[in-house]
Amino acid sequence: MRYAEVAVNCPLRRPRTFTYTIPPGARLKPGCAVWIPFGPRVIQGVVFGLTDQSEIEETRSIAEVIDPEPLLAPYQLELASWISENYLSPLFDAVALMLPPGFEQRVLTFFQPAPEISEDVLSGLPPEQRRVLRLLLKHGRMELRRIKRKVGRAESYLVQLSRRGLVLRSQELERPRVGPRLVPYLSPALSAEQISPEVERLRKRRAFKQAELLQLLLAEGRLEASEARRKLEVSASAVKALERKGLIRVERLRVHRDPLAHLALIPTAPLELTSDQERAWLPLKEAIHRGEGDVFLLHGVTGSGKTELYLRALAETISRGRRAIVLVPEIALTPQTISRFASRFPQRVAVLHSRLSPGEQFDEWHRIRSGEFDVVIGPRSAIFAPQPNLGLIVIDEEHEWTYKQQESSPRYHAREVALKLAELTGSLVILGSATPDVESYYRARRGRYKLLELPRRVAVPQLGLQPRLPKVEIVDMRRELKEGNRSIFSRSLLRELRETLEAGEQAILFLNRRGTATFVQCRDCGYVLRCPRCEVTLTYHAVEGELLCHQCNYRTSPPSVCPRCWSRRIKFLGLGTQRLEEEVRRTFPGAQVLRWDRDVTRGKHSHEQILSRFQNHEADILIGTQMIAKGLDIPLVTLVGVVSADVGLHLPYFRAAERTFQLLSQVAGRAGRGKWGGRVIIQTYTPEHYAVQAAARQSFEAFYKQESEFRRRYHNPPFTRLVRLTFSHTNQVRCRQEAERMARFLREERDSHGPSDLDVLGPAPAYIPRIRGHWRWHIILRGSDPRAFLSELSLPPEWVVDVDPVEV
DNA sequence: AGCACGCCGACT
DNA sequence: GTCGGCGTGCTC
Repeated sequence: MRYAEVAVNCPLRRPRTFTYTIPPGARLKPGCAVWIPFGPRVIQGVVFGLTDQSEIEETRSIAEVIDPEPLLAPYQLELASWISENYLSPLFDAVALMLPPGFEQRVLTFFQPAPEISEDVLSGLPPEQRRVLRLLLKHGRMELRRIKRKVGRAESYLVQLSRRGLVLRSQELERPRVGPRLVPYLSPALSAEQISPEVERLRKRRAFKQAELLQLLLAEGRLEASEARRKLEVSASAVKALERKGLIRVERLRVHRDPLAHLALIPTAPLELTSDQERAWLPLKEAIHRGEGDVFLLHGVTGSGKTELYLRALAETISRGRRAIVLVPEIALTPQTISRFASRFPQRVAVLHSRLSPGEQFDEWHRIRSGEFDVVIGPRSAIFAPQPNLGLIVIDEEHEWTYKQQESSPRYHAREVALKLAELTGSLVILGSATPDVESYYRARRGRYKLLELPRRVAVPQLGLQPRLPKVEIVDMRRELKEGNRSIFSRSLLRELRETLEAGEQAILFLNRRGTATFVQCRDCGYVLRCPRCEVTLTYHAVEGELLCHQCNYRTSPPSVCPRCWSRRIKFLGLGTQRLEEEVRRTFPGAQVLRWDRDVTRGKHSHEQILSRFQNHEADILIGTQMIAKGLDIPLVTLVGVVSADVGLHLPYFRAAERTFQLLSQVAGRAGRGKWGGRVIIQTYTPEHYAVQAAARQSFEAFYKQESEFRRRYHNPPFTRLVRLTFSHTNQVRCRQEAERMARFLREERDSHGPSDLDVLGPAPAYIPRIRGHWRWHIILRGSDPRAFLSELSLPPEWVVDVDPVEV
């Protein structure tokens, strides 16, 4: 083979490779990492394929093969291509997801002032160039990015300065951020018979420390240098002396940084299955034995024992010689969860976690690749763990939106990637949830997934009780208001809170704070203003004094009377956790209150700290946002109050009802996990809303029926697919103009040769129209395959493309 | 990311 | 006319 097709580490518009000549004698396979010349510099690339023919007349040669052993397996290359095409991202971005942590290295550019620059030369320069040069004279050699941080547009000035010969440029490779950790170990260099007399000889020469150390090593064989020195309190010079005399050997051995080291694991045995679990287990077991890539949707209410089925499936997969990946939401990656898996398969579980140190990530990656672990557990990105001989992928809480990467390219969904990965490796997939994604459930209904149901909670034998689902009460806040209660607590919630505190039990108050943005609601009939075209909630913008649709940019002025009941009590709503905390403290001065939201959980372990404080009953009431809805298991909690179900319900967004249903179901599931049973109170101005009703009855079926009907009627997923295009700019007017120009362009393209079923919605300001000084506008493409339409076009690089967005 | 190319306004 | 600003496009 003469040519290599290489994906290059450069932000390119289209997913594509470049053709390079293979240097004579180089050993190269697909999946190898290489250094390649690209334009004026040398960058990293990954070989995708080898060919004998080049479509390009003049090809350049690969500069260096980083490792003749492939870094990526063929199935990983295929997965990267798929991600790049499906999410319209550069090919290398997709490849980068699978590379070992810290592998990427960039070339850094440095500038330094030329020697002997006089004041005359400086004063003859344009002011900007003079500023840059003075900066360099002050600091000496500087990295380009650092210069750019101090002086905007520094690049062009530097080019001019370098043309005048006033600055010199040089390039250097970025230092690798991580590598294997090597630790010195000591061992005797000679046999025991040879060493024993040496110990005596050292004593005679009054080298007592050396003698002691030598004797210890003779007894222990090999010891970590730092441990030996700590034990005997010997200095480094004693070690050096022994090494010099040829009596001991110092080796630098590779050690693994183990993130599970601090967990005390007690091996556990499989639990006995309930009849429901048994029914779900049979088809799973059969599928694992068949070894084909089936996909199962495991729909089970909270506490129905889904995890036990995951553990069984893992054991069965391992017994057939294959390995597994388990995805859990980032927030659920607690010692509690990890122990659950790690203690069933002691020493066979690896954890990947963004909070691991780069070194730990590096070690885990390499150990995983060499097949040391049967199970890899981690958040979204763990789907890219280089697990050899993969046979099973479990995605717990599959409806969680954190499985979608939003911030950076590629904006992939781990569930969709998992399905593709399973297809490529012939793996089984289990998607588990108490409240499946509407899209997943739709697929299960259509037969694409096999549906397994666990409709009942599992008994907890230690408590000797059959657990019940909590009793849920919906409180109509309109009636509270009519009957003169203007507080944010209904009379029911107040009474229940008081009783809970008196009984020495704990309560959780839940408020989805994202609703500080204001929707408009009638306090008498609960009516919320919505866009007549999109059915999306209208948002009030104080600056313009207008109501606005964040999907299609429909605008209208706020009405003074309710369009449904003619009431004048139209209110702009918004209430945060901070305000709630104040209210609780005022109403219950004797109670200990803890707040748990993003503002108070900045630190590394603050999640666990707050949680353990609450678990230890250091507080009576926990106030929190959606964070508290997940994975919290506190037996003493007997009351859960949802302060306002409306906040999430009326986000300007077609998934608002789904999210609210999921959150309310999860929150309700928090109550009554102990033997005292539980109560849930949901306060709302729209008690008749199907999401609230279905959540109160813990009926996913009821919710799905209504929701899928709405989705069909308003042409939303899963009946269509969406692509979101976002543009941001510091100048509000230019941002809007560019968005309008793009929308015009897209409509023209659609009309001339695009599919007729494609809707171009917007442009409209994004829900949060301004972030860090940048205004944001977006356009939504909706149709059967908007991605295909867009892949034919070339957009300016400032436009951010999000295929199948989960949030708008 | 960098660099070339090409198109417009302030100068010799 | 030319120098130099930056918007656009390409890099095997």
